[in-house]
Amino acid sequence: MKETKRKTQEDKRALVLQKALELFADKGFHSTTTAEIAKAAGIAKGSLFNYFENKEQLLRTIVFDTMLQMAELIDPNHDGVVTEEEFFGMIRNTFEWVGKKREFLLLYFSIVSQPTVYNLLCAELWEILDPYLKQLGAFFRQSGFEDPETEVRYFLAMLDGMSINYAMDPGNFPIEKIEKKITLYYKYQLQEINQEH
Amino acid sequence: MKETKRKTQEDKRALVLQKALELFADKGFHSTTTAEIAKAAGIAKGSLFNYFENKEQLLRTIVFDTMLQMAELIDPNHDGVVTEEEFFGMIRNTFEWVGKKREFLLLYFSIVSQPTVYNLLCAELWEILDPYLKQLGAFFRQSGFEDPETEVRYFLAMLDGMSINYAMDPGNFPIEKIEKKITLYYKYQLQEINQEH
Amino acid sequence: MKETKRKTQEDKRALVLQKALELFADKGFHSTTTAEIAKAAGIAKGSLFNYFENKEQLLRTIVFDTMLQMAELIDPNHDGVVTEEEFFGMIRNTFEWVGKKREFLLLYFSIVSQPTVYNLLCAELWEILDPYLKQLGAFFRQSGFEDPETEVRYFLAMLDGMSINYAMDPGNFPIEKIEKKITLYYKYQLQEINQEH
Amino acid sequence: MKETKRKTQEDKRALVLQKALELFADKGFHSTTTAEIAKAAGIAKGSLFNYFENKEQLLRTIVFDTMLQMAELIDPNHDGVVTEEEFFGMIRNTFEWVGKKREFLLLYFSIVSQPTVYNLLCAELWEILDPYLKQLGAFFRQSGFEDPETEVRYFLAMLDGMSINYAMDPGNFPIEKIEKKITLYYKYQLQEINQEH
DNA sequence: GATGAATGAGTTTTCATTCAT
DNA sequence: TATGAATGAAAACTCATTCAT
Repeated sequence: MKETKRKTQEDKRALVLQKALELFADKGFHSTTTAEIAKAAGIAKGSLFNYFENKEQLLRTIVFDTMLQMAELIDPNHDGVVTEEEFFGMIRNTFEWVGKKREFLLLYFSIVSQPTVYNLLCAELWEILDPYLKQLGAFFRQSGFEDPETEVRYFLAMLDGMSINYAMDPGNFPIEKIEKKITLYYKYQLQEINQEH
Repeated sequence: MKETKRKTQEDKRALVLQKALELFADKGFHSTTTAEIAKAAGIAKGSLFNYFENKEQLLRTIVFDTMLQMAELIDPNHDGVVTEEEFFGMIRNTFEWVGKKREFLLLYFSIVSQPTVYNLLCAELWEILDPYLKQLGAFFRQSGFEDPETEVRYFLAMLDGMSINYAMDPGNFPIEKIEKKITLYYKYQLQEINQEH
Repeated sequence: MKETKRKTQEDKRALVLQKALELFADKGFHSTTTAEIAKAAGIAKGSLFNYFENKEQLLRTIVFDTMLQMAELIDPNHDGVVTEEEFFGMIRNTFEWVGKKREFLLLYFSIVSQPTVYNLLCAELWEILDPYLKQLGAFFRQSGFEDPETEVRYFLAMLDGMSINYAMDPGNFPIEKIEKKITLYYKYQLQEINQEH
Repeated sequence: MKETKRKTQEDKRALVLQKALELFADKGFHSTTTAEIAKAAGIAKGSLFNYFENKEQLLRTIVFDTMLQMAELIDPNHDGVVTEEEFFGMIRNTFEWVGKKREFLLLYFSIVSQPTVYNLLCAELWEILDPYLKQLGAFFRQSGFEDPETEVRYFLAMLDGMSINYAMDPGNFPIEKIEKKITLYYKYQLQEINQEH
C-alpha cells in the first residue's frame, strides 16, 4: 500500500521534472512560470513546492540529474581510463544521447550563455565534469596527440557546436553524417600518429 | 547646432544599445530590467522608450545590427562569390570577431537556445544569413568537397562550438591554437582534394 | 488500556498548547505556522486539527486557560472578598506568576495591542476578569482609598507595565526590587489612611 | 512647479505612513496587507514600493520617526541634563503625547511583545533611547533617590503600563487622574528626600 | 525630447486546512 | 486516530510601460 503511494509520489515528481524540462527548453527558465509547470504536470500550483523547494532548485535538479547521466557516457566502466575503443564508443554514445536529449541541450545552452545563471551552477558542474575531462586529456596524451589539452578543448567545443545546431534544427541538421565525419577524423588522426612511429 | 544635437541623440542611442548588450549578455534578457539599462546608459527610465519602442525591439535591434556586421565577414566584397583566399580570410575574421564580440555571442546563444524566443527572430535571421550560406556551399562544392551541404553545417557548427566555449571561458579557451587547428584542417582538406585530381 | 490512551491523548494536547504558546510568544501568532507547532509537539501537521478546530481556537484555548489560572491569583479562596492579607498575597502571587509565565505575557500583550484581534477575545476576557476587578475595587473602597475605581485602574496598569517590561527583558529588569517597591507603596498608603482616622 | 510636485510626493508619502500606522495599530503588522495600505492611501498597489523599499522598511520608518519625536519629550532643550522642572514637564508631555498617539502605542506594544519582530528594531531603538535613559538616571541620582537605576525602570514601566491601558481602552481609562497621581507621587518623593536632609 | 512617478498585471511562494489512506 | 500530500486563496513584490509635466 505504502509502496504504491511512494511510487505515485515519485512518478509525480518525475513528471514535474519532465514537464519543467520541456517548458524550460521551449521558453527558457525565466519565461516559464511555476504555474505553467504545475498545470502541465497536472498538479496544483502550490503542490509544486511540496516536491521542490523553489524554482531554482527544480532547475538544479534537472541539470545535475541529467549531467550525471551524461557523465556516464564518457567513462562507463568507471575505471578512470579511456581506451581507444571507449573513446569511439563515447562519440557514439554522445551522439545518441544528443538525439534523445534535445530538450536538455537547449536548456543547458541557455543556461551556460547567461553568466549570472551559469555561475550559480558552475562550480557543481565542473565538479562533475572535471574527472572526465582529465581522463580525456590522458587518452589524447597516451595516444600521442601533440597538444592534448587543446585537443580536449577542441573536441568538446566541436561536440557542443554539433549539439546546439542539432538541438536548434533537429529536422535538418545531418547529425548522422556529422557523427561519421568526426569519427573518421579521429580514426584518421590516430592512424597518422601510429604511422609516424 | 541641430547637427550636434542629432549627434548626441545618436550617441545616446548607441550607448543604450551597448549597455543593453552588456547587461543582456551578463544576466540574460529577462533578468535585465529596462530601469537597469537606462541607468547604465545614464538616461531616465522613461527616456528609453523614446529610443526604442519596447524592450523586445531593443533586443531585435541589437541582434540584427550585429548580425549584419557579422555577415560582412563572409563575403566582404559583396560579389556573391567566395574564393579560397576569402574563405581563409573569413575564418580569420570570424575568430577576430569572436574575440571582440564575446558579449554578443553570449546573448546570441541564449536566444537561439530558447525556441520561443528564437522563433521570433528566426525568419529574419535566416534572411540575413541565407545568401552567405549558399555562397559557402558553392565554395565547398567548387572546391570539390564530396558533400558540400554537410560541410557547411559542420563548418558553422564547429565555429559555433568554438565561439560559445570561448565566450564562456575567454581566459582559458586556447582560441588562437584552435583557429590554427581549423585553418590547417581546411588547408589540408583542400590539398588532399587537389592531389586526388 | 483506554485510560492510558486517553492520558496520552491529553498529554499530547497539553504539549501542543505548550509548544504553541512558546512559538506564539517568540514569533507572534501570525508568523507561527501550524506546521511548526505540530513539529515542535512531535505530531503530524494534520493531527493538529484533531485536537483543535483551527489555529484561532488553539489561540483562544491558550489564552482562556491561562487567564483562568491567573484569575485564581486574585481571589484564591473564591469567597468573593479580598482581605488586606489576600491583597498583598495577590501582589506576591502575581509577581511569581509573571516570573513563570513570561511567554504568556508576551502573547497576551501582542494580542491586546491589536484591536481587531483583541475584540475577538475581549468579551470573554472581561467576563473572566470582571468579578475580580469588582472585588479589587471593593477592597480599595473598604480600605478607605479616595478614588477606588481609579486606584484599580492604576494598580492593574502598573502591574501590566511591570509585566511587559520584565517579559521583554527578563535578564535585566529588577523584578524583585520592583515588587518590594510596590508592596511598600501600598503598605504605606494603607498606613497613611489608617493614621488619618 | 517642481516644488509643488515634490510637495505632493511628500504629502502622499506622509499619507501612506499615516494610513499604514492606522492599519498596523488596528490589525497588527502581519494582518495588514500592502494592498490595503495602498488602497487606504489612495494609490496603486505597486506605488507603495516607490515610497518604501518594502513592508518592513515602512514599519521601521513609522517606528523610528515617531520614536525620535518622542525622545524629544524627555530632554527638549538637548542640554543633556534633566532638571526637576523638566522632569515634571516630561511627565506632562508624555501623557499629552500618549493621548495623541494612541495608534502608535498599540503598534509599539504589538512590536515589542513579539521578540522576533522586536529584535529587528531593538538595536536601533536602544540607540535612540539610551542617552535619555542615562539622563533620567542622572536626574534620579542627583535628586537623592536611593536606587536610581531601579527608579528609572520603575518609572518607565509605569508609563508603559498607563500607555497600553489607555491605548486599549481610551474611552474609560482615567488618564488625567492617573497623570495627577503619578505627578503627586514624584512631588511627594522629592519632598520627602529634601526633608530627610 | 526628457523625466520619473504611477500603474496593475503577473510572478513566486506560503500556509491553513482538507481528506484519502 | 494519525498521517502527510494536495490544495488554492492570498501575500509581497517586480517591472515594462505610460503620461503629465
